[in-house]
Amino acid sequence: MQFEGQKPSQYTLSSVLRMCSANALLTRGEQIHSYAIKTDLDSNGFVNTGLVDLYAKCKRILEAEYLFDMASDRKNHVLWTTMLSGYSQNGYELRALECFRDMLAGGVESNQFTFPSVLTACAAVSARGFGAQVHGIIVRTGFGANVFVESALVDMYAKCGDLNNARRALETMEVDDVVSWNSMIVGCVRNGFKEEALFLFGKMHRKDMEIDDYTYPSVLNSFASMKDMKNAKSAHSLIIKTGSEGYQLVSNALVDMYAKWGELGSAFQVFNSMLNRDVISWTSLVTGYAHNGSHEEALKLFCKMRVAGIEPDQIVTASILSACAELTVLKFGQQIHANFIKSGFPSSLSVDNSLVTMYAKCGCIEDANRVFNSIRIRNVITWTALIVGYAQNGKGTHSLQFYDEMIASGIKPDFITFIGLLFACSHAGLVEHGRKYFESMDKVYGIKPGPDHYACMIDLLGRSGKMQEAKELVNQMVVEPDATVWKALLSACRVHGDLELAERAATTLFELEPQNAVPYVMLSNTYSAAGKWEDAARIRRLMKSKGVSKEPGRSWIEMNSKVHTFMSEDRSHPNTNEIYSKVDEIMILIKEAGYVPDMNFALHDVDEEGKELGLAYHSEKLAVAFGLLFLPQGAPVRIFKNLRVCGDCHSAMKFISRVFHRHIILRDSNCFHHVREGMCSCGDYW
DNA sequence: GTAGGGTTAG
Repeated sequence: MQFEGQKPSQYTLSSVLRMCSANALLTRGEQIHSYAIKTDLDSNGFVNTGLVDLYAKCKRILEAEYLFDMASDRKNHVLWTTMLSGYSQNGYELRALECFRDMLAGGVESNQFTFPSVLTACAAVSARGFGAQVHGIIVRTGFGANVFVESALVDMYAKCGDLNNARRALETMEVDDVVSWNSMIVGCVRNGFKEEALFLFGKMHRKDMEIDDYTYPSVLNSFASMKDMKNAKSAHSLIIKTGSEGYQLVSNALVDMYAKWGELGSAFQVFNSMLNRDVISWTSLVTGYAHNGSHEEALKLFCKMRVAGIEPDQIVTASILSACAELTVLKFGQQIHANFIKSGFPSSLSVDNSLVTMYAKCGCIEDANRVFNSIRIRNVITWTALIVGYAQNGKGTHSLQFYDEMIASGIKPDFITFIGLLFACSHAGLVEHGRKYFESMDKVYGIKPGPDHYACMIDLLGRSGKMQEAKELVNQMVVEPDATVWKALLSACRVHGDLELAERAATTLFELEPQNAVPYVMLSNTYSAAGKWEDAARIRRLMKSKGVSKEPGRSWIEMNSKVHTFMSEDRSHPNTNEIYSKVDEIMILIKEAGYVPDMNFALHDVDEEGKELGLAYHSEKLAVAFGLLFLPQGAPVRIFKNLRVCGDCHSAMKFISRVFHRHIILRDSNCFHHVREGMCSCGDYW
């Protein structure tokens, strides 16, 4: 920086610094700083304040703090305010509050610039009490009529969830200030009062107030969850009319809204029309797919995002990991994990929580545990992810231990924690524990059990043969039993052969989910197991006449990033001959070890030999043969199945694990089966 | 010389 010939004054320096601050020109500012030191102007109040502001605006809070601490004039309220704002704007909200406290203690006066900054800090950390005290000081010192101060008050109260005081602050304002109204709208949205948010938006419109580019994102956010299509579309046309579509945040919110509605076409239309697409624009689409159950599409889009050169942030990483968990694509999940570490983004609890879930859902419970242990500050979601993960992997007793640890660490369980916990009890057969936890839900934590909790309890009771109690529980339900509950009951009947109740549960399910083949198949299998072939056949015919078709059973196995899929008696794989020979070899060996084919799971319209062969070529058996043939010696065989594993295959897997000394991990539609040395983690109930 | 509001996940 050159000041040709003439020595600049303190005023010149501070105005140049101002320019640097406004544009975050750090290098330029640093040059001015050294120049100020050389000319002894750095201790001047104006220059010093300018430098503190410069470093704060360039996110160099340590430098700003150093200069602030070194300042000789400890009563300069502009300097204090600059420091306070610096803290507040850089995410050091608590330091900002301390700074304000120090100002008060040191007798430094506040002005109309100080209050908005300290209130913003209060809003960010939901410090309502502190904010209310500041409010009191504002009233006493007579700064209450400044529009910046007023809007900051509205925002503070709104963000702290005190909507009454926010409304009061807004109503006492003399002018209709768009910033204050926007704050009020955001406050309503964040506190779940979406209708009020939209009402306020309508009122702004009717009052012919200025509606700016800050207004739309929150309003669109409300529309996203309210699905008020008519008004949303008119807001969209208003956006187009006012040219606000060009603003990144507005367009992002539009993409998000359409994506949340499942209208991916409209979402893409807005997305494609955008000049710049940032990580949020992509995230909205990715989560749009994920919300609508298209996890594979979400993954594809995520890849496209990477190709487009967008670095994933914590939020999109967390959501793509959830998609990986849903799809149980371990390799992909691991890549995301690795790339995220490489990206240098600081980790976030959301990412870590998603990692715990992803690893657990992919059957890698040790990895889930490793991530869990690396998390220093855990929340209820972290613990719940681990509890559910262990339960899904057949380690229910561990889940219970983790629950105790969670309680001991002072974290309260929520609705979902109890689903995981009861699921754990049911899969570990811990009836007494289950009853105790179920009771404690409402009694201790005031959480009313929902259908999912009842379903777990019915599962638990049914599993341990307490059918009577299970039936009573259904009758006691305060909430209407849903399909999950009836499915739990039906599957208990299948194990215990309660034909009458099975028929009732299935019939209810036929009505609730007319296109679902599962209850038909389960009821038919229940009859078969009881030797009632005629009834079994009747149900199959009924299913056929209703046009309901069973999703064909498929098993797949991943090897070298390629997925090998098998159907029952499938001969399409290039290595078919080898695979079928291997199956035959397996059958001979496990029969020697005591395996007996369970004909209940065979087709009924073939002879005995045909039945046995049909069983032998079930998709999961083809997959395991493929795994034994082509996976490295000793490597665990990971098999996935779209439906529940059949009883015969389950039994065969146990024998195979013992005869071949292999860890077989079979993920079916219900849970993981870790099969080792003849034992399965599910305890033969699934 | 210093000040207020917005979109993405779980």
